[in-house]
Amino acid sequence: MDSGVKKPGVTSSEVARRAGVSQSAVSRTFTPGASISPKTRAKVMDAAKELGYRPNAIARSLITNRSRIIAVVMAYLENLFYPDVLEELGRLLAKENYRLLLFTGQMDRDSDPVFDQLMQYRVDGIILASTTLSSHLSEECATAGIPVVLFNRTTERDAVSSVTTSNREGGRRIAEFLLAGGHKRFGYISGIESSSTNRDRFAGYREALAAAGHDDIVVGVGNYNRTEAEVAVRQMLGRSDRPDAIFVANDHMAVAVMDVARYEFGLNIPEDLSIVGYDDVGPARWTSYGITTMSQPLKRMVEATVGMLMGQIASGEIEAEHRILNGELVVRTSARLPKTGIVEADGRRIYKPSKA
Amino acid sequence: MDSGVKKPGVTSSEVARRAGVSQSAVSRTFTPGASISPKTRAKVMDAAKELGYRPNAIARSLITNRSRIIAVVMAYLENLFYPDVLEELGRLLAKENYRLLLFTGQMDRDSDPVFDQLMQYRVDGIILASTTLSSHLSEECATAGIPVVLFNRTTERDAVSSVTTSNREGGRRIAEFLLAGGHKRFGYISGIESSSTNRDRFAGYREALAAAGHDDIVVGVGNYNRTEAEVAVRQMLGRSDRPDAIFVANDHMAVAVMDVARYEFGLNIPEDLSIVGYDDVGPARWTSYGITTMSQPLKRMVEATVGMLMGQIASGEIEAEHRILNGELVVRTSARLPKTGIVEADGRRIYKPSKA
DNA sequence: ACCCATATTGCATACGAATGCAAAAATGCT
DNA sequence: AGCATTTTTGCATTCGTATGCAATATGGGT
Repeated sequence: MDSGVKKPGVTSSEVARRAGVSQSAVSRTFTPGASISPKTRAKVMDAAKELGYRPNAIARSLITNRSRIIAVVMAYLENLFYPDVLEELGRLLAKENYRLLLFTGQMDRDSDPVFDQLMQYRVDGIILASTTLSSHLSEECATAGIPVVLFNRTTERDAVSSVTTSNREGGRRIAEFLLAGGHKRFGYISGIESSSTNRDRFAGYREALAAAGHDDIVVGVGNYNRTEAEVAVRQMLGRSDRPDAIFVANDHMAVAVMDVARYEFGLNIPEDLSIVGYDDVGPARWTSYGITTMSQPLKRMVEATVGMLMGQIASGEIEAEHRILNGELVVRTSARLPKTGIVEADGRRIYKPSKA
Repeated sequence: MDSGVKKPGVTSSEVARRAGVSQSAVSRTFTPGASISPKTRAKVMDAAKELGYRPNAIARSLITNRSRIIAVVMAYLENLFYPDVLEELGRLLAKENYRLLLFTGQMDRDSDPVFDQLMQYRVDGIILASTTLSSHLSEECATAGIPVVLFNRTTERDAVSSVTTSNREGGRRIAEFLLAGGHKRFGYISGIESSSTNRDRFAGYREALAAAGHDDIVVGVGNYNRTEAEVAVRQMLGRSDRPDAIFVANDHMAVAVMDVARYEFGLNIPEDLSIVGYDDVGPARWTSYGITTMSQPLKRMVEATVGMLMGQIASGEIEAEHRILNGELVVRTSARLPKTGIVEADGRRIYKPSKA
């Protein structure tokens, strides 16, 4: 109604006075599992409702040394995969009665400010989904005793937990799929080259191609960025010996790649050029693109991430764990089909070659 | 290095002891503008660095009654517009030295849990970008004395601040554009019907069309949701008197609409059907879609939102303010062009009819 | 060197809730 | 009813920092 009022801030003592009990009783009423009789609890509840009391989470945190806040660090949200992750994280964390403090933006080498924030707010845990500052920041947090889980990436020194999918397998699977599709010349549009996901996906791709005698992959650097991917693929398709199959390190870039191929080079997909992506993100399913792509089981990944974090928080033990989930190669229309190996599974078509 | 360590938690007293000063001195060292000599400040800083001290924001909040946390409530992130907003919000809030606590997910009528959280954490302000629970929640917060700014929506009772674009103007402009393009029959795919943005956009559209003698707009309900938009447009295009121009309440749905029109009905865009969207979100710029759309000046909107919030927090006065910014009709390839009125502006084509 | 104005410093307390401990009340058992 | 046991309750203290106030140190002017 009227404005200008400063925060009233009803305190537990006020409620206590009103209910004719001690402040302790009020505290216990709002502390699950505390020793309190139903009778006083009811009295307190009434008083609390009348005054509009809510326990002050800040004060509670101070004494319990638990903020019930989880920091989520995400470099950029341009790639729809991350907003999806974020939403799912929000849902699961809320279910566990945790809040989500979000940090976005590039903070590169200079991760200190972020780290400062994290420390200052005494967050109970950190979910790191930023390629750029993973290694540095994660170590700092780990030594500070804050549980950290890397999402969709790992570091060399595996002292810090992570949740990923089998990227190497994925890269390999894609190579096999393209080989089975009869492609002759192979390209790769990379993500950020130093990122673990990029390295692993490419490694698998290259291995499997090499095993089939293809050592000359045409590589362009996209840095997980639309514009750079466009530049890279433009150059790649301008070559005289242009590839007839390109694995793009994620769907976000694959979309851009398809647009360039079609509208700048007039290529038909998949007749002239096959594209395979990674993530199975929203736009990959849109009819205009229909990207054949390695799916990442987002829900299970998030579930694992939150689960691991909760475990570490509860136990106080920070034991590094690496959970690797499996994706599937979802077959759509952006790549030529192999003669065999495509199976139907709950409404989707999956490439699953029968290992002979 | 070694795990299992509980949070060490260096306190200001420890730093004080080490530096040979009082705890107050430490506090003042970390409080900008406090009275402290350069000499002691230096001593404190040294000690702090050695011990790895960071002020405990929780404890600070308790006494200052300022959490330096802003809550952002966003219903869903599926529409890329919102992740973009979120990223920009993160940037600006960080610049103001505020943290961003994110709440996502549908919470409909039952907004109480969210409200509880907000109150419990004593957030300094709230940015509401969720259509569904705007009106209810915003009132509660306003009466609780917490500054609230509605982002991209308003409520009837205008006691709470908001930042929007001139949606009605936008709808009108779109109608004028389509009329000038020589279209004969008009359709509309709505967002959530009760939302202020939807109402205003449609109102403007309808007004301008009515003024030109078109009273029979074909309407389908999309609820800002891809799937529902698909169903709606499928039905709309199946009619014998199908429209040759459709205004879709946002780009997120417009993309789905275009896919249905092209791939299910075999229509050519814009020859057979013109589509106009709203927001000018990422995919609208992708070549496959090239959506002609009313842009929303995202950066300026976010800037205004943060600015207003900061103002209210600083002054303690919660005076409702309604900032309405202007967008532009960005012309691309999804709609037939009028003969006149299209101008070039920093790399984009804009529809700007010269008022005769 | 002395005095006064100003800049620093430390002391003590406050913020709001949680919790160990001991006192008080409620319960069970014979 | 009487005693032992368990459950509830209140008291007092604690978390880590900020801040009003009084005490002290610093500096400038003569």
